[in-house]
Amino acid sequence: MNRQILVVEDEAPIREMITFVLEQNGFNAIEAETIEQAQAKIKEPYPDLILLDWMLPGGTGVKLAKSLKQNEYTRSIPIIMLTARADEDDKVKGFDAGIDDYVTKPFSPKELIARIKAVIRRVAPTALEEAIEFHGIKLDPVAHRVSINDENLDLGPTEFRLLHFFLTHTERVYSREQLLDNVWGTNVYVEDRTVDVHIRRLRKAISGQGHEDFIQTVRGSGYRFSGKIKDRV
Amino acid sequence: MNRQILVVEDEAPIREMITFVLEQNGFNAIEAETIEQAQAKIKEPYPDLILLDWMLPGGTGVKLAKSLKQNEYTRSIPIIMLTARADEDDKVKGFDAGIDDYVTKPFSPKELIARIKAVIRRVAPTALEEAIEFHGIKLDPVAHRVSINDENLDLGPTEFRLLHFFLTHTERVYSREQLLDNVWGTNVYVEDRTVDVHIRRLRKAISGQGHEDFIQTVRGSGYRFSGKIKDRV
DNA sequence: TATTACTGTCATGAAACTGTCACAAAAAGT
DNA sequence: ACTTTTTGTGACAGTTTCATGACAGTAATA
Repeated sequence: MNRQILVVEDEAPIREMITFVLEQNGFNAIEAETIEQAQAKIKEPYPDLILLDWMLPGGTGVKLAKSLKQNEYTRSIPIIMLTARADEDDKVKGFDAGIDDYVTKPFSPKELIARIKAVIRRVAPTALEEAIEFHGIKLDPVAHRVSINDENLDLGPTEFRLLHFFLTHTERVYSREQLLDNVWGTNVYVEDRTVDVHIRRLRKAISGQGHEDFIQTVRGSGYRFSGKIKDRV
Repeated sequence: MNRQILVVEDEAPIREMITFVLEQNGFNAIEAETIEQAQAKIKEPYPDLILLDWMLPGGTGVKLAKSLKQNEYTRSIPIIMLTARADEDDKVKGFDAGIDDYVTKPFSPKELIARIKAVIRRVAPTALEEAIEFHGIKLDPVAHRVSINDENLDLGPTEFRLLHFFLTHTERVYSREQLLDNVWGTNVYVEDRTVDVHIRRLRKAISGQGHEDFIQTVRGSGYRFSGKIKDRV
């Protein structure tokens, strides 16, 4: 699952260039021209990082940064500010808003990629590198290994990613589409119902002894991964 | 409640193909060949989304997009542009006019549908995500869970929406029609009395031990969700 | 190249959910 | 007390949604 990076930049050539560089380096770029567009595109598949231009029509990037940092769900998304001036004041303003790093235009692709990787490494080791444990289920992203009650089990790639996603997003219903976006990738065209099949495969794999079904079907809405006992009737 | 999609495309074969694909996927297609036709057909039942061809007789699609975005009532209708060229200039012009997304011809049906769904998902905000508590009733829209006095209970989709509506609109009488509008959706043809049945189902579900009947019947007017002891009339 | 693993899609049957009805019960009106 | 209007309820059939097994195409591996 490639990292999603949201590029907020109003000047088309620069935006295109950045997107190109990102995709050459294995990232997944989402483009936004304005603050409004950015806000719209942030939802659903939350990006792993945001590249935010300093000067934007309709308000400075700092504005957007601040509002993101105030939202529980977007607060943890790292932000790298793109600025044309290495102005000291701007930096201060940016850091107030919780900016994670700066890249001053013009910049080399190498520099950009290096900064991005540095920030991701710094910010998201927990999110993507660290082993997760949940009610006896252990998942180690590095070793790519899963166990339930210390009993190893092997999953196919998709089931692994699906479980990983669920383990990091428990107690919340996700529609089939949201799961597709998050587990399969944003612009993959796959049938909704395919999710069902993979849910089934995952269920089968983790349905060892008596323990509850962690994956709960919420009819008409999607699926939920939960440690709580299934709703009583 | 099918989505209405207006297809503005002058070439009949393409238009018909699109319509076909849309209807296969549960959308409701309205066809228009020219900008004038489109403008005429937009009124009344405002479409939920517009598929707009780039090259149209009598002006480019951007023209139409711009005029739509200037009208208070049509401004919020998302637009997906169909373009034969992945031309940079076109894209920029389109975004100026507030285009929500692009699909470059030729496109696969899957891609088209995926884009449409993505845009609709992005535009239609996912209600309030905040959990509600009212006299021991907890409803969590995110987890899609309901509990009374910490005891989980299972509701069907309609009962869930109905309860959600009531919890966000307590102490106030709603007619059956108002409930239909708010819970079922605006242009749904359903008998008034159907509300009664769902009220009954919801009552049954939340009628645990002794606690009052939260849903009160107001004879001749409708229903009220209230935490107060039922008024003697 | 042969074999194996993995994916996405489909067909099918089961289960859940919905909207309506018909009739009972309750309230309001005469 | 009797009639009329409105609401409560149980039943039911049609529809929608979901679980599941099968299958064929593709990618990975030996």
